[in-house]
Amino acid sequence: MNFSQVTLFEGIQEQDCRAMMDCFGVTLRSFRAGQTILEYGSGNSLVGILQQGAASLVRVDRDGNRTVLEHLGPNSVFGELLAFPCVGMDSMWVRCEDDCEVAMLRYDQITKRCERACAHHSRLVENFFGLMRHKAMALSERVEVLSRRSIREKLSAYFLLLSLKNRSKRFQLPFSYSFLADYICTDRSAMMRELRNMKEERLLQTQGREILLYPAFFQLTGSVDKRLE
Amino acid sequence: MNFSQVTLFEGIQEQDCRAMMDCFGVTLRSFRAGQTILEYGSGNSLVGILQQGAASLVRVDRDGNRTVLEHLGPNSVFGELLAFPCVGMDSMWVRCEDDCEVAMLRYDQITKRCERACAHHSRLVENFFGLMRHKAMALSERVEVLSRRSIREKLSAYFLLLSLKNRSKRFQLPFSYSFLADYICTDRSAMMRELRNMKEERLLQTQGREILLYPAFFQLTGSVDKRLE
DNA sequence: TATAAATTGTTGCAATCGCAACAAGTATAC
DNA sequence: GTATACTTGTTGCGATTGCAACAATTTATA
Repeated sequence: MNFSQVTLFEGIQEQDCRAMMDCFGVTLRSFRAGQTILEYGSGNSLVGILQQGAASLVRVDRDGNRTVLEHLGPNSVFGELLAFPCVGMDSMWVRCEDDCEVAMLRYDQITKRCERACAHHSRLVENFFGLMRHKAMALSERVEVLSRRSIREKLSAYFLLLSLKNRSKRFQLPFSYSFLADYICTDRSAMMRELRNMKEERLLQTQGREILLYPAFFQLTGSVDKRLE
Repeated sequence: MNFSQVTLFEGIQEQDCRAMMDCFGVTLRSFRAGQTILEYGSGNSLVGILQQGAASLVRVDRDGNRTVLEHLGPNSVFGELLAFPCVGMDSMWVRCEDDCEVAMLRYDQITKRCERACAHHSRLVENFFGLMRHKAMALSERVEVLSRRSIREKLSAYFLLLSLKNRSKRFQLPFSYSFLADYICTDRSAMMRELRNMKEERLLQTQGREILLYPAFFQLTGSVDKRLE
């Protein structure tokens, strides 16, 4: 949430960016919704930084179960070198949800000694460092949700998180309910059932993908709804 | 697994370390098994790097459920600024499992411009960068396990992972079975039951905390047991 | 606009899981 | 060396969850 929104070229003059992109071997690429940016498991050492759009790291196991391992937004970093190697018969890839703009570079380029001694070299490394902190927090958030023991607790943890990010009891789901089920790693029908129960218990209300949390929700989760509209 | 084992002062001469530690405000602290290194939720901006020993980031929710969010070994980085803020009535802290040696510094010290212009300043930032990559992979590994849908799948994913790290079908659990249950976020008795089932199906064998995976285990998970002793 | 694909919503039923409770064994602390 | 805490192992039972299957609706595509 209170990510100091660092971007890759933060604090670097427009005119220097071009030169630095050459130096680091950064390429900008565009992808359309549905396209695959990277396929993991091939030993690819490319690292991507999402500049625009949304994407997700998806795993499909040998039984065909789809799992959304990470949901990526602007300034998210991804790449095989930053993920646990996929094992067994699973396949993993980063797929665009919307049209995306991605900056890509080879991992080993990041900390290499710069022959041309760009003035802003170390600044870029520091920026990248900030992006890595962003990623650690995003993954930690992921663990926060997945470590909950029941569907209700997972939903609650995720909804609370979205409401904090939005500073509001009312917020929009960033994706479909089917997708949400794969994100919290449960069966969709079981999730829908639990969601219905929560509505019947007056914990929340939904209207399409807009969700409104009632005071009872905050009581139950032991969190505060002060400061939130 | 194939972490290029970067340490904080990697590539920096012994004699320079002292000066740099002053410059960055790094302090070395020792903790005994069972002691708490950091309590999260207080807005503490300290970052720790485990030099020796093992520790874990533990959450206890308002119902008293204990969850092991992260298991930390040498060169693991931790700190409130690298984790999702704990919400609601949960409490979180980093606790030593063994006697530990920890290097601690303030987060904002890491990328600050160095007035004294230490020769190795940028090298240290790069090293820290490597530690952050290590952390991203560790968290990703955590998601890999927790995203599995059943106890059996979680156990399998974790065991496979340990066997890969050990390059062997035979390996030692790094903690107790009670702890393991909190690590894979399930009920201990249910986990023990599933473990028994797996033994009866000749997927594996245990002797205390030593586990041996049978060929049938690798067949079932669709992974290879070549290369492994 | 017609057609296909994806999403939402629902249900019965069986499998899995969590909980409570207990007993035996092992390590640790005083 | 005895008490205490922790760990391992087990069970019955009820609650939760996953699965299969289906229908209705919305969204995307030709």
